[in-house]
Parts: sequence; C-alpha cells; structure tokens
Amino acid sequence: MENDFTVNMDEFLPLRDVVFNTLRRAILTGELKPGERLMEIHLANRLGVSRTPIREAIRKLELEGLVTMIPRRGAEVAQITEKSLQDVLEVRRALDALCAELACDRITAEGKTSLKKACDHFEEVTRTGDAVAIAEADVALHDIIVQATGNQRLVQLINNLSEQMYRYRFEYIKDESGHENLINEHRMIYESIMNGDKEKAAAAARLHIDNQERSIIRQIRIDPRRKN
Amino acid sequence: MENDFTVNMDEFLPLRDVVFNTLRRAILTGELKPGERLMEIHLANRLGVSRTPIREAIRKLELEGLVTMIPRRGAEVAQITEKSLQDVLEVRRALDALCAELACDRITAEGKTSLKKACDHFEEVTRTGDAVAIAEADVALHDIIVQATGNQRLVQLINNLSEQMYRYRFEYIKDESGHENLINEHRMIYESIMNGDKEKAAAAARLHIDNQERSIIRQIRIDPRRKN
DNA sequence: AGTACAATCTTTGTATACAAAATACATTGT
DNA sequence: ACAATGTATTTTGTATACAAAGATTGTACT
Repeated sequence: MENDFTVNMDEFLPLRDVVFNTLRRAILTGELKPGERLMEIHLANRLGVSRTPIREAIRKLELEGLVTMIPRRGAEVAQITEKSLQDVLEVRRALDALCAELACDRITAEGKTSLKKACDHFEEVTRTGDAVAIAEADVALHDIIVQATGNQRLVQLINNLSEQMYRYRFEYIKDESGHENLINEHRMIYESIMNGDKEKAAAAARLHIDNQERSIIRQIRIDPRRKN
Repeated sequence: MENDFTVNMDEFLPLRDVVFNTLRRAILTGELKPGERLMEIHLANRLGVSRTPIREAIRKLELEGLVTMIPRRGAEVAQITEKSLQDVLEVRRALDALCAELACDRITAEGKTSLKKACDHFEEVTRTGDAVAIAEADVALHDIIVQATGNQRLVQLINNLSEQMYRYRFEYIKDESGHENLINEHRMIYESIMNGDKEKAAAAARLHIDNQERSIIRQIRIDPRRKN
C-alpha cells in the first residue's frame, strides 16, 4: 500500500545529476553563453552545493560536447560554429531517416494512435502560435517516432544531437512563415509511417532536416552568439 | 586472477583522464567483465590515486554507456546483450553508409593514396594471419574513410560505437574462413570511393556491417561473457 | 613610457574527512 | 526454528582542505 504523500523524484537524484540537468538547461537555453567560463566555486555557491557534484556534472557535460575543457583553466561553454552545427545536422539527417524507416517496420498499433494524436496536436498548437507549446508538441511528435524504433542507442544519440540545436529552435519556431511548411513536413512523415512506406518516410525525414538546417543556419548568421 | 591495470604516469593528462582511459581499456578488453562492480576505494588503491579522479572517470564512462549506475550502490560494467549490440550495429550501418557516401564526395588526393595504401596493407596483413596486425590494419583503413568525411562529430560517434564491439572483434578476426570475404568487402568499399560511386559505396559499407553483425552475434551466442 | 619580473590572487587538481544509505550478520524474543 | 530488529561494515554521496599551476597586478628598472 502506498502512503499518499507525494515524493518528488528530484529528491532522490544525486546532486551531480541535479547540477548536470541544471547546467545543461542553462546552456541549451542560452542562459550560459558560448565561451562563458564555468567556475566551480562560483557555481557551487550559486547552486548551494559543494564543488564535487559540480565537477562531476561538468565531466558529463564535457563528454556530451556542451562544454570544452581547457587544461588548467577549467571548463567553458562550447562554442557553436556553423561548421559544428552542419556536422551535427549531417549526422541527424542520416539518423532521422533511419528512424523513419525503422518506425515504418516496427511501430505498434498504440504507437500509431499516439502518432496520430501527436500529429494532430502539433497542427492545432501551431495554428495558435504559442512558441513554447509548438516546441513541446514538436518534441513529443518526434519522440514517438524515435521511440517506435525500439532502439535505445538510437534514441539516446538522437536526443543528444537534437539538444545541440535547442538554442536555436526557439527563434526558428517563432518564424511563423515556416509554420505551414512544418505542418506539411510532419504530415508527410506521419503518413509515410502509417502506410509503412520506408522510402518516402526517410525522404520526408531528410527533407525536414534540410529545411531546419536552412532555417538554423540563417539564424546563426544573424545572431552568432559569440561572447567576444 | 591478478589483473593489474597500471596507470601510465608518463602521460601528463589530468589523472581523471588517465583513469578514464585505463578503465575504458580494461572494460573493452574484457579485463573488467560485464556486471563487475567498480568500487571506488578499491580502484583508487589499485591505481594509486584518490577517489576523486576515479569518480570523475566513472561519470564519463557512465555517459559513454560503458558502465551503469545503480542508485546508492555505485557503478558496474554495463552488460552487453545481444539486443544492445544489434542496436549499436543498426546505428553503425546507417553511419558507416553515410561515411562512405561523404567520403566519395570529400576525399582528397592524399586521402586516396592513404586509402590505397591502407587497403593494400590490410590485404597483405590478412594473408599472413596475424590477428593483432589485422585488427590494426582494419582500424587504420576505416579511420581513413571516416576522417575523409571531415565531419568531426561523425568521427567521434563512429569511434564510440565501434568501441562497443572491440571485445568481440578479436575472435571475429581469428575466424580465418571470413578473411577472403573481408578483403573483398574492403576492396569493394575502396573501389567505390575511388570512383566516387556513392550508391555503391554505401551499399558496400552496409554489407560489411551486416557480415560483421552475423559474425559477432554468433560469437556472442557461443560466449555470452556474463559474470554469473 | 614600456618591459621584465615578482608577489599575490584566483582557480583548478587531488586528497581526505565526514555523513547517509544499504547490506550483511548477529542477537533477541516468540 | 524463525522472524524481527538492531548493529557493524561497506560503500556511496557530499563537503572541505591543501597544493600547484596560471593569471593578474603592481613595481622597479631601463
């Protein structure tokens, strides 16, 4: 029998994970800007913990590519160059296409109903124009497809790669002129998966990335987000 | 059994990186077996360092997927299941194909000569039958192709994914019946890249992975490498 | 004024100390 | 004999202490 005081799962997370999530969020939202130094004591005071969990969190951010270590100088938020973004997107193009193909074969009946719901919901939310809601609906939709592959490694990789672009996604979504396009792309992916048409699904996924790429690269040229 | 993975003090890397490399190597060579617990004090004594660098190394191994954290129990070497290997290979199939395609477009003149050399060398070494040399030649060959893409993110991902299978590669290479096949596959990839035939290169890369998959899965069924 | 050098200050790298949780084991009560 | 409980031990989680490497600043000398 469960007792009825609700437990905040965060309380059970080790501090390092709380810090990790906090810092990651701060980096991805742009609160911590590229080139900004991550000073341990400063962060420790700010977050009210000791240096140890800060350091462990930084180790993980380092391996994730969100921070760069400079020997004997510590960590700083990784610079995002146009090249590095293109590299990420090039990989994502291949992996998203793979996802779409695999999803065609492996999506379950429940998966299909979730997918339909998510697709409809995205369309609905996009027409209202609330950027936050659109972003969430977009993530939810893609997550269903990725999860449908049943490949945990693929899920992990795509999530990681997607993260790298969260900083730009927001402005990219705010550009309303692309909304109709976005809806169509999603719909195309959705329909292909429903029909089990792997070729078409993969092509649609690639197109979707291509369009994102154009949009994001344009953003980055307007707002290079450099510290200096 | 006295497994003495010693710290290479010659390196002037931070201790955490030395420990990280040491532990990773130990895991990939099978010196540390799946399910084995990584106890901090024990490792610290064994490597002659304190717990701090051990912990930081473990955080990175955790994110790399080589160790699993069990809440309030610590780290253990990640189990390799047939499923997890298939997941990795499924991703690699896509990424290796991408590599091959990109290499077709982007390989330089020097790249081509290196590639030819590496290909010839692989063939030569394979005919002699020295497993270690074969493994090295294989890595060298693939590395040239991966590097030729000029995509650092892709390089990093493929290296990481390849690692997951190093434990099995050795026995897979020792199976001499597959050598002729291996040479042919490499030659096919090589020629396609030289001719800039993306389609063919990608197909060859996929075939190469498929054959590896069969071989490795067979190995894993013979030797499940479980602790218990 | 400009440069070289030294003192200081900051920040990281590493080690250790202390606290809390989990496990193993013994002890007690029925 | 067995279950429950308490205690010791182990191990992780977190904090702090100390040392070493850079960076900074100020000063003296040219």
